[in-house]
Amino acid sequence: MHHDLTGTTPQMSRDKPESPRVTMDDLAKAAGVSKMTVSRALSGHPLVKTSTRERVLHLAEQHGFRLNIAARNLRQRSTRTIGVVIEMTPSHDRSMSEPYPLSLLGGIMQELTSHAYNMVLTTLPLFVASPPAVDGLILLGQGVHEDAVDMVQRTGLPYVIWGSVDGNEDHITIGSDNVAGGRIAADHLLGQGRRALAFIGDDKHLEIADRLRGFAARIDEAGATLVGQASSRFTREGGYDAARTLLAGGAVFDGVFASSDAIAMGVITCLRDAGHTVPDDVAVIGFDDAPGAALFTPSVSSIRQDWDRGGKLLAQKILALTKGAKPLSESMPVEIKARES
Amino acid sequence: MHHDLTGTTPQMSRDKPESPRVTMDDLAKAAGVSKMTVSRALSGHPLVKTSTRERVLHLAEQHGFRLNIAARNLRQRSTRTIGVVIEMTPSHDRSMSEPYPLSLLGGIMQELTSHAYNMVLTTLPLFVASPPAVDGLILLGQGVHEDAVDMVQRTGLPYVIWGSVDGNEDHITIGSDNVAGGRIAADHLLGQGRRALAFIGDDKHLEIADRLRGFAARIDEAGATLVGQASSRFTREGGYDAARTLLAGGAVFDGVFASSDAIAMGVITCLRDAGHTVPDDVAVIGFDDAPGAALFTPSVSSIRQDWDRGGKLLAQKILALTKGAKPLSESMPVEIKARES
DNA sequence: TTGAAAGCGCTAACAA
DNA sequence: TTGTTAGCGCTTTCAA
Repeated sequence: MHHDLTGTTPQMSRDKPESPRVTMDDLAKAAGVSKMTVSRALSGHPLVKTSTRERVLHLAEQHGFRLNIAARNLRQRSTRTIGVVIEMTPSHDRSMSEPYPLSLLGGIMQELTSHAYNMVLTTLPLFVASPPAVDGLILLGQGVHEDAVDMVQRTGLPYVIWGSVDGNEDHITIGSDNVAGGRIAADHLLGQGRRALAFIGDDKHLEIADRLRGFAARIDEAGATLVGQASSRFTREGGYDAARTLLAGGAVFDGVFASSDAIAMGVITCLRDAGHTVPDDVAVIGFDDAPGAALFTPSVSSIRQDWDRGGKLLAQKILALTKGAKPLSESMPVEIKARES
Repeated sequence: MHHDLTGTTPQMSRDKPESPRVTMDDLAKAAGVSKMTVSRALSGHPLVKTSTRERVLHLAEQHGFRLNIAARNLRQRSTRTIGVVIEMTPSHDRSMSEPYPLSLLGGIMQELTSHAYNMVLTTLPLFVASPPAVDGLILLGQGVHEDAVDMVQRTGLPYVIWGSVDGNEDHITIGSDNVAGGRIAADHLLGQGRRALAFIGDDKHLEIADRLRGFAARIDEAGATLVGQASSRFTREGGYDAARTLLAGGAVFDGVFASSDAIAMGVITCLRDAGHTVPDDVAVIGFDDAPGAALFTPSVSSIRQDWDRGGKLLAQKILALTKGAKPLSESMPVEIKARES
């Protein structure tokens, strides 16, 4: 008995088979077996007779069968997909200045991939307006608006956050030890004999606030002074403006901790424009060890985060969560990259 | 009549509601309406009486209902999700040297987001081993292996490619006009009086081959000479090694076209190490206008691609395809960023 | 303005 | 080794 599979699809042009939409039922009829056997054969189930499997596989190939993933997702109650919610579209040609760069996504991807999970990238507004089918979420950044966390929380999906790791175990957070990063930055400047220090960065971000906290604490311990502080966007322009504001306010400092490398470059440029030399008059240290930090003149000292590992941890924790485990928050050490600035 | 929704879910701890799994059926019973009315109310269907809608919405909120996207995807035969297949995991701290940087993904995301589509990132092996539910695919890079295209083609899904745009309309391709880029690079060097030129890059990549083609053609027209050529990975180290190979082979040149900025930096470093000055002895031009190009010393001249627009075009075309339209391939102009090198 | 029936395409569970 | 039954949770279609 012969079944004309193509005949079941009414609207198709002959040159370009519009949508063959061959289902397992079709294959089953063609092979003279049940739908179930087809399913087993295609998924490599060991109990299928080899000859049967081969016949089914051949027919599937021949008819261009492709599994309907959406159907399987529904039936299995699992999508093998994790959503990554980013705060901003990762655009602009200044990937350098992005707080959550490719490396973090890279780490996440590697780990998800090795567990045969997919990753869907989304923004918070899109996630709310048109949610993708996922088993769990990774939230990149609590940002200034902690309502991002709220929004995600109310979806009822398991989630983990990249950000500031406090003791609060309401949610699972992975992040660099920003407080330690701040202390290390202070140590670096103090070690060069700097005593009047300034901080530049937006401490409405929890992570930045942590850096400032560690920085200020260490300065205090050492008996030096935090003489100034200015908020800044994560860009060179932001750093430039912030430094100018500080100088205009009459602040006198010989060391600056900028909360990103892009900001640090802006600060350095501004200092020079104002007639100061870097690092002789003022030493500057940034954060992130961005690709450009080593290329800038002078090369920019920085605090390096292990983004790759961070991404992997995020992925591991969310996968554990979806499997019912109870992973813990984790904070990762940072390290200094001392350079000319 | 009262329905205890939570009672339908046997295994749940009281402190942390494990999986409420409230369905529309549950809401329907609780609201004393049909499943269908619940569906309509939740999706904002205009024919639902306001009071009914409000009651349903309230109950949904109260019971923490969340739509099962997988079920909807199956029923609607659409996932509102586009897959982006990248060739490599976007890792390493040298995002600078990545051929397909964040900006391209950024452009894609912006466009997809504004059409309420999601984007799932995947690699070719993962896509084959564990395909996500998508309506279409964007392939980033034909790469060296054109079998990537084959693999994708046989899934039967609509797809578009970022890469070298030839006349071939077998598949829809978006890409920069790499041939023109090569010509512009040649012009730039020739304009500085350089006559003995070299090319560094892996012309097994179709896009790189295009750049070389344009470069060589223009040189030829001008009566100058392409005196050497070496393959290279897309990294600084690759560029360094390639330049050394070229020098070791006895090639004498006063201008180099490197197929990426990272390569160009490696080349410059190598030339210096060999006692040549840049740009006096040898002028160098790169490709991509990577973030680091302007920061390097000397700053690196480069050919800029409009990745943001490229991403948007890719997204537009794939969306058009999934809607049954027949969009065309498109090649985008590039522009020169002349700097010190 | 609402509802009943049907089924999207697949696989878990059980039976043979 | 294979098949049968019964849905997964939603929306389309048609009827009221």
